[in-house]
Amino acid sequence: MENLLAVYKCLCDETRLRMLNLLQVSPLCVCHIQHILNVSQVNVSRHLAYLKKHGLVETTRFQNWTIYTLPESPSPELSKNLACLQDLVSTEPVFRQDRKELAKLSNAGDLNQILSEGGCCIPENPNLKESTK
Amino acid sequence: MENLLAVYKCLCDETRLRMLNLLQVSPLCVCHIQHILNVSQVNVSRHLAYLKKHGLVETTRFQNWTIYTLPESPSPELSKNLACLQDLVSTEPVFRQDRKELAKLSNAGDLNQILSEGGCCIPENPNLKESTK
DNA sequence: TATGAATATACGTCAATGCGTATATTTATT
DNA sequence: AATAAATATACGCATTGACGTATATTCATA
Repeated sequence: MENLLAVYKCLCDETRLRMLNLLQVSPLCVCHIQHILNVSQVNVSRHLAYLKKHGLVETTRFQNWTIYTLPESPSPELSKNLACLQDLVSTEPVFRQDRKELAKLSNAGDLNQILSEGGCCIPENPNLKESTK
Repeated sequence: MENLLAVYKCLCDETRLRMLNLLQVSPLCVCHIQHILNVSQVNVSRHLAYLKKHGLVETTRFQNWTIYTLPESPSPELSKNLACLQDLVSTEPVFRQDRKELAKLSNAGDLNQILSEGGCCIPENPNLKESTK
């Protein structure tokens, strides 16, 4: 029950929902999410920490970046609710819009590949300008 | 989005989850729920009011009793999450136990029928003693 | 109309949460 | 070692929510 409640507590904030919606598409670093959601760095970081604290996301470090992913082995409570959330993507314009924004970034090259090359794909990020030139 | 968030906010409290679990089986009056959940009358009433305020339950009056039901036309956000919750019943001992308790009450006669006869089926309730004798 | 049963609301308190501002931490590069 | 980028944490404040106690409301019946 505690785990189920923790999942719902994570899901009852718009920023966190939008984050999970994006992470269902791809692993992402903080700056990706910050760019797409257009939310302050502190808030992105704090909400991701909240999700991590309750087991809804996992992290790996890669150079300067912290890569957030959905858990490899999610609990039944989580996986069913993620599936439910996935079902609702089409009914929420915000979710669809965020995924479109993410797709734009992806169009500049596969995210994981970009990351593995040491550059973040956020346009405003100096790393991109360098790595793509 | 607001509606979806409201649903999740309703779902992130154990008492409310247990209430919805019961209402998925049958419409119930406050005293049924109070008896099964073993929670104070104020809390039951307050949580039901919270659920109603956010559109997760509806009420009808019958004599002295307020009958709570799931909405006749739930939103997609709600119906999908209720289905998700239904999927999780088997994984949560509390939910199963509560349904067992509800079944015990039902064994004394169909709830709706009892209600239509003007008696509440809660054993401690004087109305039952009168109506079953 | 007075009483009791069933339910709802008001008030006060405490904990949890969201967010802005500032600062700390970690890693890579010069 | 110093600096900058990427991310995380600390602090203060306002809001929300959970709950206990007390009280109000609604309805049926004596």
